[in-house]
Amino acid sequence: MNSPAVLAATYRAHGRKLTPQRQLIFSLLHDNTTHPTAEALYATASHKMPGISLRTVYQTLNELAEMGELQAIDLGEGVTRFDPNVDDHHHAICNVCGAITDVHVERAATLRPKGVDGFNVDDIGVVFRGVCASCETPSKRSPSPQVKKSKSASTPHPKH
Amino acid sequence: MNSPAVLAATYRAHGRKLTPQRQLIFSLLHDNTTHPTAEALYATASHKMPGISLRTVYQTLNELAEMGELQAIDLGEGVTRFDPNVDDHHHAICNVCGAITDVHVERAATLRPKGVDGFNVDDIGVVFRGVCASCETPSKRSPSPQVKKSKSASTPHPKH
DNA sequence: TGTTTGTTCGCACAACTTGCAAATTGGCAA
DNA sequence: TTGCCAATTTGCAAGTTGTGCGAACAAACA
Repeated sequence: MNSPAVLAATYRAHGRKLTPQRQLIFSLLHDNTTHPTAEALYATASHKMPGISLRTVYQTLNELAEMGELQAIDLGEGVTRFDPNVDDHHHAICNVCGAITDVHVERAATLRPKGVDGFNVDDIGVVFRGVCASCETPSKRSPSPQVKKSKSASTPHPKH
Repeated sequence: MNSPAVLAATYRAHGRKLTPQRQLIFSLLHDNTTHPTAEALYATASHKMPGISLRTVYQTLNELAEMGELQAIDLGEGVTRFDPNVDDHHHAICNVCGAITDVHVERAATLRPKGVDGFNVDDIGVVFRGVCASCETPSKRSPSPQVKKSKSASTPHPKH
């Protein structure tokens, strides 16, 4: 995602106004690699700007996603997460602590679907599920529980 | 997924009862390659068995998924889809008609995430988004609209 | 046929997100 | 600096998907 300053210019270029709420959200997303949910950003934002509305957070995030400055990702947890990293990358998700990490995958772009004729591929997404290094070593395990009880997230290992 | 007859035996083996509702759902899933949602199955089931409850459809689908006879998949539309195909496979999704197709991906199992040390991979999922053959040829385009207005499904091209 | 235990069903409810309308404010022209 | 107007922000209601719960019901088996 671009820096807050660049986003400000981009917003103006799009005829959008630069409000303090938006600027705050820009700063919270900058260099953020936690793949936050709207609620998580709202919690942090509220701390710095009491009174800001969850509605505004959702709205701004959706705007950024529309403008291609942010990527909305859905990993099947029942919540949408936002990733400021819009470069070509994929994700690794820890089934224990729930941490989501941006990863690079060699030759991912060369993968092709077999079993469908004439399918024109626009985008390829790869998701790795497993156990991260921290959780592999119990003593270092992240204290924060995870994989909340939301809808479809009840199954740590969705696939067979 | 196993045949209705095998599922019946499996159910008994698990101490579960074989009800007409379950048998109907087994038959609706057998050889079903449409990746239906619970609502879609409920609609079809209601047609053949008026009065069946959506609650029962959800319950049976979850049971089957728990037993590994079915795979619950979430493609970021805001709804859970069910895939009777539990073999190792991936998915191709048409951004135009929304059709989801099971596909095979060579060497998918050999992919590894780079940028995260010590991550122990349990499962790898690959999703192709693009335009299917039918939609590539306008005249043959599927008449059914698609990509319903649910939550995050509003963006046909989620990634940049 | 009776009993037991698992099922079904409907409704309330939870989680996440969006629609709406009123009040507010940023950006720009004068 | 002032004023105006359209864009924004807010709070709340409502929509969507899926689950918890308890009462009524029925499959399985002696």
